[in-house]
Amino acid sequence: MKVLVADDDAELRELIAFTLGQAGYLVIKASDGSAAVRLFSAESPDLVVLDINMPALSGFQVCEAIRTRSRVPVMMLTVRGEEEDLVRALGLGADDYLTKPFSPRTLLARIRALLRRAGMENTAPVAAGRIGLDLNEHTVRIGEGEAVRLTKLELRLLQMLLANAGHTVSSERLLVQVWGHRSGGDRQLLKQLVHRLRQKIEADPGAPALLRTAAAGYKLVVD
Amino acid sequence: MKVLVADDDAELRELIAFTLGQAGYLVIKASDGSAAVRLFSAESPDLVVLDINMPALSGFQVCEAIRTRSRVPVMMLTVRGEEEDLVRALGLGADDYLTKPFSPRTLLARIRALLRRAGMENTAPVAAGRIGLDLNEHTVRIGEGEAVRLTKLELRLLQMLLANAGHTVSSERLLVQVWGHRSGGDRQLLKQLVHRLRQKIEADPGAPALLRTAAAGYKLVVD
DNA sequence: CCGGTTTGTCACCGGCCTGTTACCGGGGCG
DNA sequence: CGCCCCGGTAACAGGCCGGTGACAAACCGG
Repeated sequence: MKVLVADDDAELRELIAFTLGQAGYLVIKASDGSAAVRLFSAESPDLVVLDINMPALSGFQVCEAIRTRSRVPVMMLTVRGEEEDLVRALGLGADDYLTKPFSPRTLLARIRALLRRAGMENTAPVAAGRIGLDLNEHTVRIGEGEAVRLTKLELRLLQMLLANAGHTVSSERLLVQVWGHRSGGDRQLLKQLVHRLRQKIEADPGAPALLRTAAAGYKLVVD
Repeated sequence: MKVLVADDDAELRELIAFTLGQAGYLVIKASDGSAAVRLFSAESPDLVVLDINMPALSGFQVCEAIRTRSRVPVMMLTVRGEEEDLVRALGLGADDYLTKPFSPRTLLARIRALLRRAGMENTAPVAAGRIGLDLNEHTVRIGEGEAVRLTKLELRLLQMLLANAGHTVSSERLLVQVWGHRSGGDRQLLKQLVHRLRQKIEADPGAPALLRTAAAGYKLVVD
């Protein structure tokens, strides 16, 4: 589940990004309006959070641009007491708004409500630390890097490790959860799959930093 | 959003279909009661418009049949002054009615109200990026190019992809939404349909730019 | 009922996934 | 020291899946 966050206030932007990342969303950040429009095209996020006051293009203009080609949920951020802004934003097709200041908890609740309303709530967000999984697209993104395509099995494996991020998962369990295998003996499969996955996600596959070998299994290291 | 329209009067049926198509609904037409029941099973529409006087099975009978297995909104069409019909229709579980003659505007307003009441009011977009769908003419226009004629299935496929523009739609979902198929196995159909659609909408069908193959499905690229 | 269009089915190809075998190297242990 | 177990790596083969063309069946409008 991808969310585009556009705000020129770095502090607020990072706070929002942190909150959403924590909740498992994949966050794309933009610090001005034109970047927001560009990233919207490039990333096709599932939801957009727009500050109204931004350089290059205002939140209004960005919203307008987005609405010419997509019905993706848009949440606007306004400052208290600017009633006209609200009216204008909703008139342009924004779906919800928040007046600053707001609590992260409120933001999260509103965003979940929007996604639910848009019928996108099916795909649970899966992410931890610098690793973001997109189950729909079968891709991972490590930090700010490019999204990498994964095969079905690689995705399953990573999903299992991610669900237990930071903790060792035994080979036994991985075999069962990825292949549905009953008995052991198929350790080779797991070896191969881990190897192939490392080739894709590790900066140096020879010295794994993320997908570490642990006693009787593997673990995903997140910071 | 699928609507099943059942009326033996071809003229009225087409008028309704045109009106709804214009408004962005996907219309399924039936010219008699038994066809209506069959199509209801096959298509699982989100709303049904039923004329009372029809050959094979009357609107009453169709409504009754539908109500044995679904709570989908049903709108009945009656002739003025047949009070008993109204009572009987509503007793059978119809949600609303219109007396002929009625204006297209009225029909649309009532249908929207019904869908809203049922909590289904997501209207599928008919355009995104450079792609514009005309549901009435069964055509697409790519950018500034010529409008291309599409068949019923091609149109539905494109509509589904367009409703999720920029996101991968799994083969499973496409099969269900385009054919109403229950289970897999019919991947071949989808392959063919995609192939045929690409021949029509892609500049170079050998190297698809719009209708891309993605992991476990397809996606429409709009930028 | 007829002719053209649309849709479903079959066969084949080529590329990528996946499972399999083989080999290497290190650490524990007798 | 030699053996063995274990994980990592490479190479390869079979199979699955998507793309494509051809053809048959079903459908549709007149």
